[in-house]
Amino acid sequence: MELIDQALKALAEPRRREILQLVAHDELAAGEIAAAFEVTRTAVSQHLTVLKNAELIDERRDGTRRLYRARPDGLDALRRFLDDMWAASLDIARRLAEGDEKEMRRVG
Amino acid sequence: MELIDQALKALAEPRRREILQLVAHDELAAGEIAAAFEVTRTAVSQHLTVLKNAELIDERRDGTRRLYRARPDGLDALRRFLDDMWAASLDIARRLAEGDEKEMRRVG
DNA sequence: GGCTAACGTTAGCCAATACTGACAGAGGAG
DNA sequence: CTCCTCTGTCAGTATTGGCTAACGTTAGCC
Repeated sequence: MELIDQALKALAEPRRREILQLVAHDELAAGEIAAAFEVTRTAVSQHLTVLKNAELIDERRDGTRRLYRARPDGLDALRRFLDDMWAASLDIARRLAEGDEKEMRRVG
Repeated sequence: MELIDQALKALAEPRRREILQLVAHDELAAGEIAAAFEVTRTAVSQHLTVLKNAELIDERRDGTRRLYRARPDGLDALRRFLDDMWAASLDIARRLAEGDEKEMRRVG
């Protein structure tokens, strides 16, 4: 559950979502990623650290360069988390639509 | 995309996730929700406002009480957002596993 | 060794935000 | 109308977190 927390905090920042979308389509070096934005390389590097700690991206060394790409399994963990709440909320929506159980007991 | 941003920011807070999980299983009044935590009712009320603006919960009046429950369609929007990135990251993982295209072109 | 390129790290600044306490409004019981 | 309950709102405070600038580190080239 700790990873879910870090992953959601990571995705809560628009800049990090953009970064993640970049490396979800291509494996890119830190410099290439930084060039895509108007903020400092420092800021991008910090964002990459956050994403890495949340296990949403993978890092690979190539000389002095560091290549990043999105991690499918990290995203999948979030998918399942949302799926559970989605299913539960569908369930209660159905129960309320049919008339709430307690309401049924009280009336019927 | 604006709603995705608000929804992710809303879920980034642990307390709000707990609240959402509560109202994903049962429709509860503001007071009942607040009683489940050790923070002030004020704090919980503010969290509920954030969740409502993100369209993650629905509010229903019953006398002076306000009943809240999770919104399936709000969660579904997030599910689809994650699905897209997940699919893309799977795609690049497969490409890299088979040997990167550029690498193929350079070697082969 | 000396030099450059590509990155990460640290310190400090500032805006965003989660929290508390005090107050205000709406609805039901007497 | 009065009192009480349930709840949202406002002002102020403390913490979180994203940003920049300066510095340190590693790999490759001469």
